[in-house]
Amino acid sequence: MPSTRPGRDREEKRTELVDAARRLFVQDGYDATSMAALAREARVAANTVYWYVGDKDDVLIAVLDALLAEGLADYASIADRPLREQLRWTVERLRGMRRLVATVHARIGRSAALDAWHDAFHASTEGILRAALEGAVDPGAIDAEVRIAVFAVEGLLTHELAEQERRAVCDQLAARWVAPEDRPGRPPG
Amino acid sequence: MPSTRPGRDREEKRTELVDAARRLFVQDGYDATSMAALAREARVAANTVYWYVGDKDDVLIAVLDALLAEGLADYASIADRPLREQLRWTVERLRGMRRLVATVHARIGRSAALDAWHDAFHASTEGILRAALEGAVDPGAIDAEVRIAVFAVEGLLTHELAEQERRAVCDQLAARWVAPEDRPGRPPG
DNA sequence: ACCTGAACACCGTTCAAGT
DNA sequence: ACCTGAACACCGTTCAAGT
Repeated sequence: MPSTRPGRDREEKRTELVDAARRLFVQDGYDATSMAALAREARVAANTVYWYVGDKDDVLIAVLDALLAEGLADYASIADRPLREQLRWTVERLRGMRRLVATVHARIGRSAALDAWHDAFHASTEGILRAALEGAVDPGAIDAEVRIAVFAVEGLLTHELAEQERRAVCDQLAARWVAPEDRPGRPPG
Repeated sequence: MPSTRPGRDREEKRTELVDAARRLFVQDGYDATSMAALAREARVAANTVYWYVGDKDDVLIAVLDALLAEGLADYASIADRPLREQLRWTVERLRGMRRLVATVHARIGRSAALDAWHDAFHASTEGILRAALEGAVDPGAIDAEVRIAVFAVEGLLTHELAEQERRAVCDQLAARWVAPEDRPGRPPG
């Protein structure tokens, strides 16, 4: 007897589609991945994707959800490390999906569903960062400080910098997050 | 007798095309502007654009060049104002072309010509900012500081924030650019 | 319910043909 | 040299038709 509750197979098939899309989106980018290529990767007819997921923006959102869930789960393992290291880790961790960062921003205003995802993403990640920064920066400046950090991370993803330069940006950002009395003194000379 | 030197008319026509493209790109965005729509705006056949400009990425680059030249010219008029005001001015000034910022980042790696433009843009604008920051920040941190500022400006353009929030980010950024002895004391309480 | 072949309305670009 | 109509190879999406 089938132990699968109704909808189980459908869910599985949908996951396969999204996994295929994730592979191609991360590898080749959203624009460079046609629905035909996605269907080929998943071994279905081109229009079958629409039966399981919806249009191309819905596929993108499903992929982003999967990447975000995985990223947040991974983040838990380093959430107790110093802020400077957390920042470095986040940038390197997100580098694999840097094309998608630019894609999301380019598609804002063209897909209401993606707009909503983007808003929720920022609310979620900025909430985490804000909590982490509490006590480390002036309370009145915390919102602006959070935004600067998020924008810097996004910038590090959408621009090709050397690893050393990425680290320098992270360190410079984090330099103002320690309490003044803990700051290293200026090097003499 | 024609006082136009050879190539003059061609240049004019090309400028008309680029002006039409600029109008549509700024208004509707790059992706939403088809070559057919651009040709219609300029009152030529769809394929005539290729005779004067090149492919769609070349049109984009021509538009970006025009916008950048105008922006730099406008900047000269406020270049002597305090850094905090320069930053605010830059963000508000660039807001009109915010869709194009995301477009450039999304198309990086897909057009070699656009890659080159993007590199030159950053070299130019970061050079200006670096010169302005000289003496206002620790010399060893100036590169990272410049990048943080540029990324923050780009972030303010690709995200919908209220004007008050945009100002808060600019002010928070600029807060570390004044020499420590000039910084306002913490508000009492 | 699930999947598809065929079609639709586009898209950027090319090219032979005109002037 | 300049401009075009027509075509090309795509694209995302829809839909009637199958099982």
